[in-house]
Amino acid sequence: MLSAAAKQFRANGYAAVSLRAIAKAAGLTTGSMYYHFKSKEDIVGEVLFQGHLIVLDQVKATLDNIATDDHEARLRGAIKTHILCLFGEDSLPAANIRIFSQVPQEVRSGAMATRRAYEALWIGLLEQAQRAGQIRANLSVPILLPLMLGAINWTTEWSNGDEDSLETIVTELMLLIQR
Amino acid sequence: MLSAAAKQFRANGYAAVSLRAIAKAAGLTTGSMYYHFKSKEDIVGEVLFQGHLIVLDQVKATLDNIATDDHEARLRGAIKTHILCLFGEDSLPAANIRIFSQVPQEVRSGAMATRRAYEALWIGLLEQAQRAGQIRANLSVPILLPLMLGAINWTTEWSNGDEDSLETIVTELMLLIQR
DNA sequence: GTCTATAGGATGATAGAC
DNA sequence: GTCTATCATCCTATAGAC
Repeated sequence: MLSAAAKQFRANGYAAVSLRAIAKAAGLTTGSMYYHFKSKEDIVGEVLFQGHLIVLDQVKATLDNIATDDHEARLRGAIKTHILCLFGEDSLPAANIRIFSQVPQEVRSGAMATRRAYEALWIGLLEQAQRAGQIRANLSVPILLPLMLGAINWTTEWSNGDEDSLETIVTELMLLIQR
Repeated sequence: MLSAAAKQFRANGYAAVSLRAIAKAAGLTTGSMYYHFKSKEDIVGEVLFQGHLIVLDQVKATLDNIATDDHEARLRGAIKTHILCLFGEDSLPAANIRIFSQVPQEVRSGAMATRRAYEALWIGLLEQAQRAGQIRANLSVPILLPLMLGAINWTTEWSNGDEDSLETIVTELMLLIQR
């Protein structure tokens, strides 16, 4: 149900997707939706929240399996995981990325907390890698992060998302930031 | 009129903006719009087309004023010009970037030609800079370009666009790709 | 060129039966 | 929990007066 919504938000944007379309894709009618959610904003709010949560959890899980001092592998793993989430099957994360700025402001504010948590994770990751000499010293992490995440998030606009292409992209990103 | 449309498309996405809203912002009524355009798709098609044209012209104009062998200045100038277009006053380019993938497919196809022309300009620019040793040799221009443009285009999602911030962003991007 | 008026349909949301 | 039926409102687009 959320994933039916996410799939369409991702493909068409927030306003273009009607409750009828979501309901139909989920095998329900409009009326039934209002038993689970109290409005369209409520649905999209949940999509945003879950979307963030999924990437955050996945990246954390990836990092848990990599030695804390292998900064190259940690960076590469985090980037790869983020991008895999974007192109994943019924991607709440991708919908999140795509429609975040189209959504009514109250909804956006509600999704800010998890977003900050995710960014904090990345800041720590990049700073540690830089201290260890993995990332070039002349780069500024607070600017680098949004630029890098932007480059990654934008791939949904031009990449077809097949495994080889994604691997190439990750490699190029690593070359860009590495010492 | 186009700029009134662009401003709203940029802020709210394609589907969320009604003809009434565009007309009101342009000081007209819905009926009058149909004297100038034959449909909403027609309007957005024109916004996309003009948006591309503006960035293309601006970047070309910038490059015309920089020596052909000063690759660092040419790169920096092109990046700065692109990003200035994005944050410009009534930004058709920014609307273009923002709604390109939300627009009906026929409209998108129609806007593809100018888009390719713009990308070709950048490919040439980056390849020349790389041949001259300005861009690190281990980077692959065909992958680097969409990543870089993605990073830049995404700035509209997080930067406020004031002059100092933009300058910082351009500098960081240059550090990323330079030798 | 711009207006008013309106057609014809889609949209978010609610009420109430089962 | 899911349905049908419906409301009020909005939408794109058109017709015709000025």
